Formats: sequence, structure tokens, C-alpha cells
Amino acid sequence: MDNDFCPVFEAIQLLQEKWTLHIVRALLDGPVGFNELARRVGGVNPATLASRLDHLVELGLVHKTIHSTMPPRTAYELCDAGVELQSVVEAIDDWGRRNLTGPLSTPVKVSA
Amino acid sequence: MDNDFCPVFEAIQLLQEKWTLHIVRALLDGPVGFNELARRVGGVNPATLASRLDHLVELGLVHKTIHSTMPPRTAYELCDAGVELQSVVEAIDDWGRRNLTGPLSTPVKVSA
DNA sequence: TATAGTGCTACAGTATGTCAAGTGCTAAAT
DNA sequence: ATTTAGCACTTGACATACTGTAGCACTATA
Repeated sequence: MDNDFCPVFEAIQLLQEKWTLHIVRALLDGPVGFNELARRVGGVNPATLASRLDHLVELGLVHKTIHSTMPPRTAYELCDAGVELQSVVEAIDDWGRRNLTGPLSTPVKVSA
Repeated sequence: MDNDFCPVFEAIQLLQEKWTLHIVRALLDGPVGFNELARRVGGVNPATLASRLDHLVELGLVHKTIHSTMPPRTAYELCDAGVELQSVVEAIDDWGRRNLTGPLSTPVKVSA
């Protein structure tokens, strides 16, 4: 019932949180502010984005710099551990290009 | 508002569905039946597992063989496109070993 | 002085995942 | 011969997670 801290399991747990991978991918293009990050990612709503960023900051994958409180100006950027996720994103990228030819069908509902 | 079919985006969408990556990882160890797969993965509930498997089969990443209906005996195994996800799992594995030293803290709630 | 933009938070609603139980049947154990 | 135990799931009630839209306090530009 426990994997007794298995790093792979934990890593998957983290990366499967909705939008996390998208956010990391967007951050690979360099530091950004909140709203522009949302735009880069495309489709996240601010509440979720804020939540994911909090988590990523907490884990030390992302660094948040508040340049000024008012007018608000913040920058999010990947730390080393975050940048290392590039290899993961690239692997997904490769796989996607090779194996996805069209839009995915809608996932089957759990109770239907 | 649209990524106009960007394979990376789609791939991330797929892989971030809860348990999908865990399931793929478990299947990399070879064909299994439903219940044993659940045990290998550890923590999925049958409804979710069934749903994910349907989706993976539908996308052609997993092949389902029904050896007998009654007594029920089924085998799930990765097809080629599924096996190719090994590189993704490995990248995550590497990253996890290098960057995760202890259990993750609980994700921050969206509305709190 | 309006307008648009910044980084968020709040709330209600919906989608998504979970828990426990159960089904119909058989192979192995008692 | 009769309990177990196991297979592959499904069902329905519930909890949690995510979404959409609005809004705040404020400034820089037009």
C-alpha cells in the first residue's frame, strides 16, 4: 500500500497534476509574469495556475520574484531542478510527434 | 485559443490524466490482467483504471486480449506506440531520482 | 480622464476521481 | 460436496478538483 518513497512514483504523481507539464513547458521559454504565462499555456484558469505555481515553488522547481507589489509585477522562472525537466518534455514531444497524428478522442467517462 | 493540433500539447493532455503514466509504467513490465495491474500500480480504483484502459486501448497504446469471458481472463499489454513511452517514463525516472529526495508535500488546494 | 493591463482571489457550478459493495462465474482448498 | 478465493469489472453515492466569470487595487499609456 506504500511504495516506501519511490522517486519515480512521486515524480509521476507530481507531473500528472493537471497543467503542471504545460506550465513547465511554457517556462522553458524563459521567465514570465502570471498573465502572460497563462496565455502561453493556453486554457488554464487563474485559480489552477496559481495553485500549481505555489506547488512548484514550494518544491523548488520554480522561482518567483516579486519585482513590485503595486503595480504588480512578478516573474516566474524555472530553477535548476525545473530546467532538468526539459528532458522529460522533450521525450514527450518526440513521442507525440511520432505517435499522435490527429486530435485525441475525448476520454471515456468514469461512470457512464 | 487553439494550438491547431500541437502534438506536444496533446501528448501532455493525455499523459496528465490521473494514473495514466503509472499504468503505462506498470505495463512496461509485461502483460497483466486487470486486478494484478491494479496491484502493480497501487492505489488506483477499478472505475478509474477501467476508464484509463478504455482510453489507452482506443488510442492504440494498449492491446486488450480477452482469453475467456467466463471465467474472466483478460490481458492488457502495450502496443508499439505504448512501448515507446518507455523513454518518457525513463526521463521521469531519472529526474525523480536526481531531484526528489523525500515525499512530496500535499498539493495546495485551488480555492483555499 | 477613460482604457487596458498587472497579479491574483472569491464564488458557484461542473467535471473528475474515489469508496465500498456487488455480480456472475470458476478453480482450488477443505 | 461445499466453502473459500479470485477474476474482471460495474454501479451509485460521495468528495475532491478544476473551470468560468467576476472583481480588486492599482498604474501606465492614450
